[in-house]
Amino acid sequence: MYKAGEVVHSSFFLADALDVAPHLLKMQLVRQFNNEQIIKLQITEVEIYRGEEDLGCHASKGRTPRTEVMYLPGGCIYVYLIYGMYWLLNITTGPENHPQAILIRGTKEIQGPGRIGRALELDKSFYGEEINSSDRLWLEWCPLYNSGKYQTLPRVGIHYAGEYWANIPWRLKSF
DNA sequence: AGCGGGATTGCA
DNA sequence: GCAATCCCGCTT
Repeated sequence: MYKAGEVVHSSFFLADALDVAPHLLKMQLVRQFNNEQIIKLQITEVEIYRGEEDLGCHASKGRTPRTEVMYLPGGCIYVYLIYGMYWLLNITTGPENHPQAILIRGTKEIQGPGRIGRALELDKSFYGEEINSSDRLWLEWCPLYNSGKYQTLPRVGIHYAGEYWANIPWRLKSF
């Protein structure tokens, strides 16, 4: 399997979001800036957005310029601007034409998806970039960081999606 | 509990 | 074209 610090292979993200998400809780998000400075964030909280039937998922609107990347084979960076201010970071998963993404909601160092995007200095140019071949944002396996245990909770901020999809426990939080 | 802020979408 | 909405964070 993987060793600590090892970069995650692209085929890893072709699996279903429900299977991939728990493993993201054992990974570090690594950002290398233009000035060669590197920061590493330990992922602690993620949310699953899965399929057109998921009314909380942007892909519930179907294939649009914004959701296009979720229809490609998994392993791409999906960023979008929310409330005119925050770039939220998602990693796409699943095979082609199965639109899914996993939102990075929290890290040990920085909590909140908006703050994470700000710390990583994300912008539109990251849209569609492959997480396994990027030279400025990637994931590293970090299996020894936590116990692998996590709690499941409803996702945040999707009250509009109806009771079922708003309550489905697709937020994973490590402890 | 209210607002900033701008892209995205749907409807005309 | 326009108006409504939005996977948030910060301030009151």
